[in-house]
Amino acid sequence: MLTDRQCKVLKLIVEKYIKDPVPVGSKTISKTLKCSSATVRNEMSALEEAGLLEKTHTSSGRVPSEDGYRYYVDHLMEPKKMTGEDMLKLQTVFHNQQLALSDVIVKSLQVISDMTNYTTVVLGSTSHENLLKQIEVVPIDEGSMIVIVITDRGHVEHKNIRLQDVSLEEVKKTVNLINNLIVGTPIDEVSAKLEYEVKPIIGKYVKQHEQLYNAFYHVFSDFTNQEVNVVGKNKFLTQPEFSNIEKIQSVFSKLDNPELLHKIEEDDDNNIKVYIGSESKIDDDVTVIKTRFKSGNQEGTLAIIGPKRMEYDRVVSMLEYMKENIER
Amino acid sequence: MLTDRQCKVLKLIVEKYIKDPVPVGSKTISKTLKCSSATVRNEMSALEEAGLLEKTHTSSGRVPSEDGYRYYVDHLMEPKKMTGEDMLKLQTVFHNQQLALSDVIVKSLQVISDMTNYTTVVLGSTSHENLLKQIEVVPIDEGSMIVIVITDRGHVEHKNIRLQDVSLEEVKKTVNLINNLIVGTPIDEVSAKLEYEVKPIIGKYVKQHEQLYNAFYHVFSDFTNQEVNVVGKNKFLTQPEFSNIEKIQSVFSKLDNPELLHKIEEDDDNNIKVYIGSESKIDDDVTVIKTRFKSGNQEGTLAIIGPKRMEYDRVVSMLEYMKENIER
DNA sequence: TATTAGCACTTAGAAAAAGATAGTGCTAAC
DNA sequence: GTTAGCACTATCTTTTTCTAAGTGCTAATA
Repeated sequence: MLTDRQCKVLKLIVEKYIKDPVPVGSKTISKTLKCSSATVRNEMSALEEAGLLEKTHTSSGRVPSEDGYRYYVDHLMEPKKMTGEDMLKLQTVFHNQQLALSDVIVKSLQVISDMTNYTTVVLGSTSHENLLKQIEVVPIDEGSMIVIVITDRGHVEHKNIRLQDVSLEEVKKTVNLINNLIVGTPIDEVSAKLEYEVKPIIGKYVKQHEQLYNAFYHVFSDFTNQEVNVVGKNKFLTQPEFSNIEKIQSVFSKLDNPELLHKIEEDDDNNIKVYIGSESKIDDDVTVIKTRFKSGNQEGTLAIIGPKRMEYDRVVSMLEYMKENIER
Repeated sequence: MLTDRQCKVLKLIVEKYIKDPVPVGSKTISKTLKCSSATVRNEMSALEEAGLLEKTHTSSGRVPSEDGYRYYVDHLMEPKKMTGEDMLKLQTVFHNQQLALSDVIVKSLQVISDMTNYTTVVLGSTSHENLLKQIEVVPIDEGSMIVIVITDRGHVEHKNIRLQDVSLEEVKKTVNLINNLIVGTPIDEVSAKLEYEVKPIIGKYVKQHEQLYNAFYHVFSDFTNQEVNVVGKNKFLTQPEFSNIEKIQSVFSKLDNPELLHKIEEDDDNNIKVYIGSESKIDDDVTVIKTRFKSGNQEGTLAIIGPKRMEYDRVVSMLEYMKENIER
């Protein structure tokens, strides 16, 4: 258990380091705290002993360790009220009556990314949670048409398909069949259902059923598993701890990987959660702060991704604010 | 006018430098050419005089200047036959009968980006060239619906809109009106036509016409001006001349700007064109190689973007190959 | 007259040396 | 328990030294 003063020292070091990423020395802290640098040094080495601080070399100042950030977030951080300016910028987005929820979310995350210089992410619902609502087919020219798939949650995807010597009528038959038989099925189960329920029927009634079946099968099996929207990826380029190319390469490849981002959602917690460094699964220098949201039939996850040295208090209150606003 | 030997020297220097980005010295060249390093030095200083070579410092080897690359591309470069391996990889994409043309293009550009380590771009036709073919509306829940816009070239876009207290019937009336009155209009003129041709009519026959008009107006005015698809942006991170963060930041911000990329298309040339360094409008260290393609009602531009020190011969033949394959 | 050998000279870059700075840990006094 | 004082340490910056790769010029050569 930490003493009162140790908490203060840790808090000061974390906050100082977040402002300016250079190791913090005892002298700096002693100025704020009413005691000498020697005392602070003693406390610091106790905190290091406890694994909450680290040195970059024997005679350097201290830097928060992963556990140090953890302790800060769990016990020391005070929620920071949003500034009027920040609030105002978000309000104008939220109060735009024209915009649908999904657009509001993306727009406001853009605003947040610009305000904070961190990357933001929205994860929509998975193809398991989306039920097929309707499909539409629009012929474009000889032998090519567009299939549009709409889910009950308003997710829309379309795919251009090529069919040879298949009459529009045959296509319409198939579309009707699908719209009658498998509407309401979770998207990720549609392919299977197509095979077992639709294939036998179109096999009987529809010419060129082989081609048609294959085309629709691909439409559904290519359907995105999870809507992912990453906003402000380039913000990482402005963060000093990501100033080398290999690091950026590694982080970008992770951010481009929807499956990996999807893992952020894995825990089913509805509150705001903070994943620091290695906990983030993205990079040891990265922190992910996320929350789930639910509004009507829309649900998903919001996340803000930045350096481990993130303005935790500010980001947490922004996410809280976002969540509240979305949920009503 | 360059002598025969000067051409050889320039060609060797450019090709050497493309392989390995270090200034080329006279000794290296003299090994290939049947003459002494002193002779090569004389030729080199003539080429420098002509503005085709540059030195990084007084006693360094030579590096091609922008004009040097230009001369190489225009006069010295020999078309390089694609390797069997490269060709095979692209063939498998092109011979996939299932895929629609637009998918084939994106897939093959992905392949090219991976083979070459350069970034690739497809620019589709502009909203001016796309004619409205059809709109569809799908209600999602109370007060929110999805509008799907389809153009004659098979471009599809959708937008979630919010309407308060508007019955589905009124919406359908409007949709029918639009589908009857302004189908066939270039997308970028639809907004105007909505105002002059549809607004007066729905004003009379449709309740809540104000809201409906606004919603549809936004759907069309938000329609993307130009389909842009950038593949393999991260490849820039692997190029040695882009190893510093500011450079990457600048290039990425350009690649994220559809209007700027659109400028690649500005000249109306159907052949393969090479824009070197400052000509590229993106960055002085960047080269853009592009060509237009046309196939049925689909047309657009393909581009490969990489460092100025690009494998010109290889890229040009790949683009030629792509263009040919797309056009039949 | 074009080519080449030879040599003095230049510069970047690597390696080594010297200082300067900001911090620590420990001891002994308060 | 706190603090002043001091020896010690590592990094960073600057300076110096050395080396390697290249040039340009001159004079000899074919």
